[in-house]
Amino acid sequence: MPLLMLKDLPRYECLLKAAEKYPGLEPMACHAFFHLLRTGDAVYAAEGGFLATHHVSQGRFNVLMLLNRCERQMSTPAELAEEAGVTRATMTGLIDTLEKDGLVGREDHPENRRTIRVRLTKAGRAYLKKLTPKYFRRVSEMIEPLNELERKQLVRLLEKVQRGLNRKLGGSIAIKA
Amino acid sequence: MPLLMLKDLPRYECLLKAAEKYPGLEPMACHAFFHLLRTGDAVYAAEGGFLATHHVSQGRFNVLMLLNRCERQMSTPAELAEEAGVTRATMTGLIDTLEKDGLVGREDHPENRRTIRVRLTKAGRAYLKKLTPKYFRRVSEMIEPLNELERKQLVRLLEKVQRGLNRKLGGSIAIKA
DNA sequence: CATAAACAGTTAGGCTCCTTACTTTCAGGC
DNA sequence: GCCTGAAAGTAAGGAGCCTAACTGTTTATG
Repeated sequence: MPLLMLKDLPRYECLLKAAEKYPGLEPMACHAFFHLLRTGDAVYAAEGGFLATHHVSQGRFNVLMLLNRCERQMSTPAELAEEAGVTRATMTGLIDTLEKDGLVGREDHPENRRTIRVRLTKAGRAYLKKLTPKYFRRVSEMIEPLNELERKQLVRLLEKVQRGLNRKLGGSIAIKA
Repeated sequence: MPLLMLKDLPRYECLLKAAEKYPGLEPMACHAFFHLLRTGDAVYAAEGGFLATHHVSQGRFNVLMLLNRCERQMSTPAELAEEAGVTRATMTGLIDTLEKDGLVGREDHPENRRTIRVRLTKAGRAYLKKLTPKYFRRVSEMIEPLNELERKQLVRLLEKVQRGLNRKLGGSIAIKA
């Protein structure tokens, strides 16, 4: 679960001091940025650690969840890549491993010979059936320190940041200096 | 900037529905969890994208910042690894690249022949001097959608989650199923 | 002191993701 | 119909992190 992060975040007083030197530096904004990065990473690492004890990576778990939803249990690699937010090439690798582990299978597509269909195997369904409840329980636990109101607040604040980022990215094509 | 993520988060109504099936699933907790993961990733990716336009990775940039702080401009790999939160092996690689780019230099340690000292070169200092103001401005921009109060709220909520995770990890040695 | 333990940096190899480029198959315009 | 372009899956190779094992140096201990 990489994301190289500082072990100890810069203290707020240091940011105040740094702000004198760098005109564009908003101390509280940077403070919030570092916290967001670190906590996001911590939560991500905790999820990854949990899944690792069940011998699956985040990427592969997401594929399984996508296949499991709504009783479709069948999908093309391109669809899965799009939905999971990875490239098709990456999806090939994820499916390779899942297939090797016997959790999904590849089959020919009856109408389009360019593509294939990926389907959960019986073992894949059983695996998910066992893991999913634990997974949701574990995820819920991570947010347990916040009460219902705080959870809503957090979502609201994160959505605001997210919208800002999307606007910025949308506006300037790429991330330009 | 990986972290495989769902392109579209599960909608809250779906979580409500899923909660009927999985007793441990707290809908709003999962909702918040997914938002935290996604926004953390978005912010991380934005930072990485910005740094990439300046031909440096997050990891290497962190090393430079650590070396630059407080006029010490000198450190051992082990210290840097500890402070940056990566393994010594990873730090070796980061320093290798930075050295190849001429931004840092390795020198013998006068008192301990096991270790070495890493120091910013003139070019490294110049590079940082040019990049740092932009970096802080960019980071500040990302949090711009939030006003001062909201930033403080966000930090408070994230700290609460973080403390919960630390407690859990501290209590149970590893992340057990 | 001599020897075992601890410690620093590095090397080798693995994992997950990426980009780029290739091959096959399909679809639309002439 | 043919041929160009688009789309799908894959292969090859890279980046960034990891763990485990190796090498040399220092420290502690019996």
